[in-house]
Amino acid sequence: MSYSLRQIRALTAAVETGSFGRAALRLHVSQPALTLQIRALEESLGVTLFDRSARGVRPTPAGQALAASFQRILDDLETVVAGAREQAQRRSGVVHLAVLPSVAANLLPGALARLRAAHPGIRVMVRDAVARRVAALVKAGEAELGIGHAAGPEPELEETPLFEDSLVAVLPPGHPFAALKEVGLPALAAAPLVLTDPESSLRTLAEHAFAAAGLAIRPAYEATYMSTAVALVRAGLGIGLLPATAVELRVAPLLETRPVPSPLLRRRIVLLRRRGASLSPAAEALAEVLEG
Amino acid sequence: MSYSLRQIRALTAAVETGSFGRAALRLHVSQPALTLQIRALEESLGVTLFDRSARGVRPTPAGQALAASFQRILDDLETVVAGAREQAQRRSGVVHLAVLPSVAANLLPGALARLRAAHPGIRVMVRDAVARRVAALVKAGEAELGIGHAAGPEPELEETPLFEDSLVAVLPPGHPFAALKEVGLPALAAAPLVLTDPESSLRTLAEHAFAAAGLAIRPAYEATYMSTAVALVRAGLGIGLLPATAVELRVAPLLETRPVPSPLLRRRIVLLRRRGASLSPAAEALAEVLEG
DNA sequence: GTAGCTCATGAGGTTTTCCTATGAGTGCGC
DNA sequence: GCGCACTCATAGGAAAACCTCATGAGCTAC
Repeated sequence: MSYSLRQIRALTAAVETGSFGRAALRLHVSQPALTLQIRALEESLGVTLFDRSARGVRPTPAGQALAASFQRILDDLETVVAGAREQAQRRSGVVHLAVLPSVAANLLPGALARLRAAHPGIRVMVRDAVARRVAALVKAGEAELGIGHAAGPEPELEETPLFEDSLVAVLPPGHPFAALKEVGLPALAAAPLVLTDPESSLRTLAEHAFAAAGLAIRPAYEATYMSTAVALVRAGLGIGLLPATAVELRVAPLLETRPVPSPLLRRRIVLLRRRGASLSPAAEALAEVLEG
Repeated sequence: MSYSLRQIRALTAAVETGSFGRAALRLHVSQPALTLQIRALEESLGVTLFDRSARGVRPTPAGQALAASFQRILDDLETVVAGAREQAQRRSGVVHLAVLPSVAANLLPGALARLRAAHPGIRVMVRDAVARRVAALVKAGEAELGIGHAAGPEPELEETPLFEDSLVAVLPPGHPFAALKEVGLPALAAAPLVLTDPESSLRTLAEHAFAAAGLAIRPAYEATYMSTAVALVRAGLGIGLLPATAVELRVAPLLETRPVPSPLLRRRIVLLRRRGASLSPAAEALAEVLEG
């Protein structure tokens, strides 16, 4: 025979109120029900918890001590449960998010601001990583959500499209191409280009697009950091081939961008989550903000 | 709707075993029962605790975290309950005992040794005090048990007789009264007496006995400590009127004792407890040893 | 002495809980 | 490619736990 939370609550209430009747009132049960709970607990523990007399009950030392111990445990329990319910209501919680550096710098801040506005209690732990690593982090469960590239069908990952990022031609001030509505690949191939470094996925994307068009790429400059690349273009050293969403472009005056008509220069940025793994309420909230 | 210990145990077992079926096995319930417990807990908390698939379940981060918190609480609870049960079985526990100094020095050590032999885990906090204070301590609940004098009918205290302590005549070596079987009050009144100090209850007892016999008491010496009194008698300075149970008499060679035929020189030593207050199991054990 | 308080008791009914049997989805081995 | 084995989910009926209402019994106080 075992004890239950009801019995434990009955004990603490009875010790606190000093009366079975008042304890029953507090717990919204009838007095006989409470009497039975206490008796069951006494039998289960093999301990007399109260001395009964016709003019009331008085806790035994054991009852007093147990009530104090139980009260502490009940408080602990209440705290844990309240925390869980709070998280369920999106009033608190933590999401671990793995995200591409470019997105972290551009799209993410606004999204986090919207999340904070809607759910001020939710904290987001952001980890920026290259596309491959974003996927790995989500697969390993180290990140609940990831923002990365569409990488084709992965059995373990589920992708939700967020937006498309395309490489655009970035023209130095006064460049003749500014007269065009768009800049074709052949024209770009013939011009000196400012590209990102050969290790980056942006560069790989560019290489593939040119190769598919039967063109060779002619990098005049390679920069690791976006801000360097932008500065080089601005100095007139070449045409940049850079992601349209890069914040560095938006804040750089005098630079004009033109689309490049190639489907291969587009990247679908997607939200990644583990397939079959439900999200925590906090992650759910973040996903909604990102997808909405 | 609220949560229960069963549900909490179901969660921790399921997270630990990684399977509803194995958890059910461990908790000795059927698998559907466990499934329902988990679901009820999820509904109560508003949190998804497991991701279900046809090939098994996997705890969500929330489930994992809650299971860990709950496990700690369950361990706490288990410890408290185990402690209570241990005390109920007299395998541990504490008794606060108030006791007359004379009894503490004489009867008590043997009793505590017997208690230790029977119940090694029980600790006894001994507090020696004069009779009036013994009664007060028990009344106030500061001592669960008391060893004191029979003090007539007290509404709050219950008395169980332990033994009788009578004042006996303690004769110096070679005293002529050694030829007698007993020493009457008149003979004592005529002799120089070694008594305890006027504040002590022993002295009061002696005064009353003499007064009732129409005799005046003639203290030659008054000693506060029993050992002093014994030493005075041994030095031949008078006849002692001391409690028969005093250990100092038993270990003093050459001293002989003779009963004094007066019912007023007897004291009933009783075990005191609060009326209507049940004893802790540890106190129960001590009472048994004392009364047995 | 009676009214008012306490907790205990007993009967009856309701709610909860559980178990057995079965279903349904997935992975594995033949 | 097809069952077989394993997982958890579902459903219906039975058992157990629980609660409430009504009442009893012991004590206190007026």
